[in-house]
This record gives sequence, C-alpha cells and structure tokens, in this order.
Amino acid sequence: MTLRDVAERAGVHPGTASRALNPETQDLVSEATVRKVQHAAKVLAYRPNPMARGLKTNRSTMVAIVVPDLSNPLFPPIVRGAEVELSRAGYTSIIADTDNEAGRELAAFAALRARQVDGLLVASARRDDPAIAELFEQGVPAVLINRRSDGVALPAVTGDDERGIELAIAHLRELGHTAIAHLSGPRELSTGLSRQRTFRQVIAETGCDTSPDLVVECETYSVEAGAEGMHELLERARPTAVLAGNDQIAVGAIDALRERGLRCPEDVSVVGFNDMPFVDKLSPPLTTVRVPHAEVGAEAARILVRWMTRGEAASATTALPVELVVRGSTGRAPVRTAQAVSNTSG
Amino acid sequence: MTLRDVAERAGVHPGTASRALNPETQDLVSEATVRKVQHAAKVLAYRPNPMARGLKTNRSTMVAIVVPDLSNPLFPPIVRGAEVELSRAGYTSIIADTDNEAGRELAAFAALRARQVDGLLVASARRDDPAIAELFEQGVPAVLINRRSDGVALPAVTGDDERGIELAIAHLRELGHTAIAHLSGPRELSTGLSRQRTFRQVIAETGCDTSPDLVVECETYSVEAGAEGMHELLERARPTAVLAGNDQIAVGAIDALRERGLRCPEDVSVVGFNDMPFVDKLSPPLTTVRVPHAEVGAEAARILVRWMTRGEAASATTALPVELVVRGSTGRAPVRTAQAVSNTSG
DNA sequence: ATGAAAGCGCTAACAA
DNA sequence: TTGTTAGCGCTTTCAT
Repeated sequence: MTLRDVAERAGVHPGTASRALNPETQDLVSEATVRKVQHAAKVLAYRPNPMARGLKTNRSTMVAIVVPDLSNPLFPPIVRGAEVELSRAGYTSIIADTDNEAGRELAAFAALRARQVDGLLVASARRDDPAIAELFEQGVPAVLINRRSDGVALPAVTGDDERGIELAIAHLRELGHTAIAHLSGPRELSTGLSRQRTFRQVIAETGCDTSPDLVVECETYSVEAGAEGMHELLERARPTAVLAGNDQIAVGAIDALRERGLRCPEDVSVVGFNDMPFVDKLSPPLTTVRVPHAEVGAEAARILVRWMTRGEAASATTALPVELVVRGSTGRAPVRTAQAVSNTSG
Repeated sequence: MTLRDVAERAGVHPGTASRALNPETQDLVSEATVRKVQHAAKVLAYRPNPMARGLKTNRSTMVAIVVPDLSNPLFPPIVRGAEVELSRAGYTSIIADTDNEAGRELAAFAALRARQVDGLLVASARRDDPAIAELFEQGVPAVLINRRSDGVALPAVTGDDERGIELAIAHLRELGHTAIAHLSGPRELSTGLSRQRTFRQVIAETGCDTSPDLVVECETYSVEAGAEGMHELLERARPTAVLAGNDQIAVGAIDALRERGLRCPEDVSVVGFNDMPFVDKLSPPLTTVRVPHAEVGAEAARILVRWMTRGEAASATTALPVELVVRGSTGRAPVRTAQAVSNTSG
C-alpha cells in the first residue's frame, strides 16, 4: 500500500493525498478531499513508509536512549517513562546499552547517528566524556539523564541529589547519629561527586563528625564495590550510620557488616539512594531516597521532543523532587558505639 | 557525505562505489577500485544512509524485541543477549514494552511493522494470542522467547521448564519433603501451564502427595499474586514445601508465610524459578532454578538472523539447559508438620 | 485547492 | 569490470 494507491482510490494526485494525510499540511486541502483521502487510506489500511518519508525529510522520528547497563534495575523505569512520552509524540525509541564502557558509548553514538536518530537521551554520561562533548558540539538534540557531564551545556534531568542527601542526614540525626559515614559513588560520575560534596557540606553544617576517614569512595556503583568500601571504612572508623552512594553500594555495605558480625540497624544504620525495585524485600528492608525514575525519563523526553520539534535548544538542568523512604535498615544510634567514635575522632 | 561524493573523489561512478563498499558485491569490482573507493570513503568519513538503502532494498536491518515488562528483572538479560548477537549481525534492535496488555502488543506489532522491521523477537506471547497468530500467517520472521503460543509454528527458545521442575522436586524430596505444593503461574501463559503440568506428573511419579489442594494457580507472575496464592494455599493444606511458578511468586509466598508467623525454611521450604538478579540477597536467599536468560536471548537472535538472511523459516523449539541453585530458602522437612499434612490429606 | 515534477541517497538490472 | 539508468515512496516547490 503506497500513497499512490491511496491517491488513485480517492481520485486525487499523490501530492494532494500526502497533504491530506499530514496534519501539518492538512489545511492546504479542502475538507472534502481530506475526508475522501482519509477514507481511502483507512480502507486500504495504508501505512506511510517511514523510510521514504525520512529520506525526503531528513528526519527519522527515532530517538536513541543510551543507558550504561540495562540490567541495572535503575534504568528500566527511566526507559519506560521516556518511551511512553516519546511514543506519544510519535517517536520510536532505540535503546543502546554501553555496558559501562566509554568505547562502547562512542561506538553507540556513531551507530545511532548513522541510523539518523533525531535525538538522544543519554544516561551513560561520565563527567569527562569526550563522546558527549562531541555530541554537544555537533548540535545534536540530546538530553542527559541522571548523570551530567562537565563543561557541556546540554540539558539534564536528574533527581534532586542535594535534597536527598539532606533528607537522609536529617533522618539519621533524628535517630541520634553523629558519626555518619559516606560510602560515595565514583567521583568520575556527577552523581558520585555531587552527593559526596553535599554530604560533606551538610555534615559540617549540622555539627557532625567531619573526620575525613568517614568518607570512602567506592570504585563503582556495585554491590561488590560497596562491600569493599565498607570493609575499608570499618578499618578506619567506627561509624554508627552509613549513607551509601546508591542502593547497590548499600546492599554491599550490609553484606560487609554481616561478614564482620555487625548488625544492621542495631549496630550500624544504612541508607541507600534510588529506591530500586526489591530493596524493600531485603533483610533488613532498605531505608533509601526515592528518585522518581519514570518521571525523570518522561521529563527528559519532553525536553528532547520540544528541542527536536520547536528547535528550542534548552540547556537548563532539572532536578526532580525526591523523598526519603524509611524502612528497616535505619534505627536509633547505639549509645556505646557512638561514644567510642566521638572519643576516637574527638 | 553521500555515495556520490565518495564516487567523485575516487573517480568512479556511484554505482561502482556502491558495489565496492558492499561486501556482498565487492567481488564484482577490481581490487584496485575497491581500495580507491574504500580510501575515499574513509577520508570523507562516509556513512551510508540506511533510509535510502532501505527504501531501495525494502529492508531496514532493524529487529524488534517485544517484552511484556522491561521492569521485570527477567527481561533485561534476555534483551542484552539478543542485542549483542543482533548487532554482531548488523541489526539494530528496537525494544517495545507491551505492559502486559494484549492491546498494546497488537499496537506494538503494527507500529513495528510500519517501521519495516525485518524481524521480531517476541517475549510477550500468550497461549491464545491472535496478534502472534497474525504475525505467523503473514510469514514475518519472528522467534518466540520464553513463552510459546498455541497452534503457531513459530520457533521458540526457552529454558528447559520440565527439567527445572524435575530438579526442584528432586531437591525437595532429598530434603525429605512429600507434601510439596505448587504456586503455579497463570495457565494462559505457556510457562504456567507447562510447569504446572510437569509438576503434577513428576509429583505423581515420585509418590508424593497428589492432593489437588496442593496446586494453586496465581493470577499473574507477581509478588502480590504470589502472596495471595500462598494465603489461599495455606487455608486448604499444610505443605512443607512450595515450588513457585517463578521468583516473584516465591517472594510473595515468603511474605505470606511471614505474615502468618511461619518461618522459611524451618516450617516451609520455598523454591523459585528463573534466578532473577538480587534473589540471592533476600532473606532467606532464594533457592531457585537458574535459566540462562542471556543465552536464551542470544540463541533466539541467532535463529532469527538465520531466518532473515538465509530465509530458513525454522519452527523448531529450543529448550536451553537449566540448573538448580540451592540457597537458604529450602531445608529439611519438619517432621511434625509433614505428619500433620499426610493426616489431613490422606 | 490541486496537479506536475523533481529529487532525497541508494541499489540493481541492463548495457557496454 | 564498469557505466548507465530507473526507481524505491514520499514531500515539496512551483505552476495552474
């Protein structure tokens, strides 16, 4: 079924049929012909050929969503939120998984651009990311998700990391904790850096123990790195509470505590970040900062669509509100350990 | 950069340049010209326009992967496995999420076919699925993943459900269980039906308690349905072990046990199916049947590629080997409860 | 308001 | 072995 068939059946010229079928140009055609053509199209079950259209218009109505690891439960909700919004706007999404490798990201961008995607949603950004810098310089419509990239004026949509850290620390303070540690994510990622910075600042402002030993940076956002980080932390300090850079690190931290015979939350409280699926089923159920991931994806998609359609190359950064979800991994500070720590570091 | 530019720079006709760049037709051209053209292409950073090519060849080198719910941790590894294999064969994958709705599946198929995908990988099949029947009748290359569809001779790649059930029951029998229940998945899905059937058969063969009260069918493969099913089961019988239709149901079952003050595995052992990420972090860590999901996706992709390229419309069914992963949710049958059950149902 | 015609970038018969 | 030519299905300027 081509446009020619529709035009023939409606008794009009293919050009006219094209105008009648396209909402943008529909008003250049008489109402009667529009109806005729639409009817013919319906009868013939006509589906426009996106390749022919794309070849002519130089647009593909396809958008790429680039994630660092689709198997990380964090990303499917983001992808979902974005997809819904994109398909509503008539775009098809292609998902690319970079496997957390800079090289693959570069390759993915190239392949996607070759596919003529109209825009990109990128959740795999590192702070130092030449591939993204290039994207930016080329002026390709692209919106960053979750992670930002240094020195690149691309719009970004994230959860409100600062607020999340504030909420978590306030919660721990209310429970009487003063020796609060941070198992930070890698500083090469904007989330790792900004959460770590905010942590240090808020801790200082609230008059908690500011010993540098209480901040350990994990190499990756993984369970293994979290466990490793926790072991290192416990060799240097005796915190009564740990704020993890994300949920995976928190899970690893709890594993490490268990290995050392420490109980969570009786001996050490742990707070995560993200509220991934299933962290409420862990033992103990994880207290964590909930980021509205689907909404993050959806908002990023909306910004991208606006850019692609109206040419508005926004560069603003959007931080969506987060909330603290209190579950079983946090409890009152143990009096004895707390004293021991303040002695140690005082 | 178009093929014309490359041809001009190499001093040949565009047709020749096309032949020189395409591996399939490269041998129709002298080696010297191939080198000239390839060099020119490299210098100009030429990228063929897939739309122009597709318009001409009527192929898109795109494949759709249709999943019922991307947020279900089961699917990302499948998608990943498939994507790797597809991109190796030069295909780009488009992922569609049907949200577990038949209507959305139909819409997705239509949209995807309009996009001219060359083939589909479908993980969202129901046993009675007109959309898939239509796909089949149209002769579109498509491979089913995990779930099959009744009366449709489409190739399917799954885990070996029968073997999985056998392994699980054998394990429970070794632990002394005879009152083994099944919290089955929905019978509208091939996995639900086949696991349920195998369960009944193996239970009968091994001389266990075959009371029909010991099989409860859950409405969906979800934590909530699993909990509901477990409550229903406990009102009818007193099993010492439960074989769940999948991991989500198992998680729900453990929740329900806890609500009723029953311990797992001391009072009731629970076995899951799939070995989703993070089930090893649950409390207790879940004993489950591991399905090689990435390999399932990869194998399905390979079959699809063969079909698309060589036109081999296979229809065979492939069941990949599974293994039992024993963790903390299964233990020896409690002597007292076991007796109570055999009294009740005897 | 509609028709005519050209052309997007590529491939594939056919010719030479 | 290479050049020529036509055309995939659509949009869009220009004419009418």
